[in-house]
Amino acid sequence: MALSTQPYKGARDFYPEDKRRQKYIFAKLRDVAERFGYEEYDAPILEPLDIYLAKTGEEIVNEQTYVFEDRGGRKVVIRPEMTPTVSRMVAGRRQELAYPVRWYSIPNLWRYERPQRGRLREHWQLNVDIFGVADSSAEVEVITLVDAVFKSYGAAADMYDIHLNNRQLVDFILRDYLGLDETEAHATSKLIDRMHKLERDAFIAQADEIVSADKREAGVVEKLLGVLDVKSLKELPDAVRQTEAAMELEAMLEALQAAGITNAQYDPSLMRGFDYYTGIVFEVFDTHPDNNRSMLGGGRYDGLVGLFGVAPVPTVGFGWGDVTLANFLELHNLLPALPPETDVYVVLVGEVQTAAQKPIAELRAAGLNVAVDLSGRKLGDQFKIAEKKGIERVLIIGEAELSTGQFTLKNLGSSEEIKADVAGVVKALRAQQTE
RNA sequence: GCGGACGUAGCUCAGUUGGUAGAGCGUCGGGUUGUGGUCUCGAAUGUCGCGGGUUCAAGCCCCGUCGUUCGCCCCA
Repeated sequence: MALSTQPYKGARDFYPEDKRRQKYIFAKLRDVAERFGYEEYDAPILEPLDIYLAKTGEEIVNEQTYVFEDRGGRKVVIRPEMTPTVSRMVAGRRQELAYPVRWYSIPNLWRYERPQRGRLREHWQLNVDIFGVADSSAEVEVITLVDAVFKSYGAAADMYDIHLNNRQLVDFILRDYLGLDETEAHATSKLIDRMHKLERDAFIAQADEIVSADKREAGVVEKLLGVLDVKSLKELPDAVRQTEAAMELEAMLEALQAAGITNAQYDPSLMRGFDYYTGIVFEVFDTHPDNNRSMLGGGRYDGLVGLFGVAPVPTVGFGWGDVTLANFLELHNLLPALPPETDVYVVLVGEVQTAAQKPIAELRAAGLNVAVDLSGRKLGDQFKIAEKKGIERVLIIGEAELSTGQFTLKNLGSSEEIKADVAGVVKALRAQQTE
């Protein structure tokens, strides 16, 4: 059987045009993160299995993680997320760091699961974390950063919705307001997480099954629905609304409003899967009907650094996958045409390869990206190659040009031609570069 | 891990009640000698995902397998 040319299941090949798009997307992420004072870090793609077992949610290690044994018998994981890694790194320098620590990375991550739209086995993820800030100014900053990223792509506020919730508020509602025990609360939180996927009746039926008979008869499920159905914090019952957790959310929404972010809202059904979140959680949804899913999510996790045996550090962070981000940009027509990095394609006329090296070297020394046709084919064919490669500028070098020092530079888009010496060509190309 | 749909030229797809394949785009070549894209003339292209079965005969029917895709589970 012939060898397949397809990449590994759930992973992508990046041909130059794909890589160009990724570079464009990542460049914006880096620019904005750095504009907020975040510094880039990186770490190995392999981690010891232990650091994933230490935190809650072990099933992903068993079922959805690439795990193998190295030749020394060590259990190794191909990292499925960056949070344990960055927590490990912060813990390693716990004492010497200057807080607040603002770090970001765009790691390559792997998870073993059935690929589907927006979720592949291999992906990249912008990870932004701020360590050492205990109050919600950290959350506000991080969400403002997310919003700035969207704006840097040219996205409008109605293209995405920012949803907020507070784990402590959820806990209060389940335990204190509704009076559920540990088991009921846990099961109910998992159910709430799936709320929007279920029919109303199915949701109620499952909630009925979770809570004990006496609580059900006392109307606990109706009470739960009453809380989940609110459109804003103001509609919550006073007992819930006056908790510290609810007021923290309210203050955050005001702070975001003040920062010019109008598409943030309280979402009582927002849970997020992991148990390590300790406070505010947030997700951002694409409002386009074809990509109506969570694009990124994060929140406060104050306990993870402490798992490495040092004093805990309050932390807020989020992860933003490149696959849903690319889907978002595509659906909203936010991706510009991206030509190759090459500024000019040099076509040679006659036996001038050797003599042409001098002006070519001068162009490169001036910082321009110059590709040279080496085919020796007819001029028209060389032009076709430039056209096909998507390089818009062609420079003709032949005997005449070399003897006069005047070169012909053609713009394939406008069909305009100019004649100039090397300095003039550099000038013209630079002008077009910055268009 | 579970369920549905799909898998025909590089790409998008068409292939009638089973009779060993087609279009558009793209690709390649020509329309004379230092100018691409438009136009025009011409050409090539496929073990119809792979393996097996039914049949005189399978792209078409059946089974398996791999892959793609939508959903479930789960969500980093």
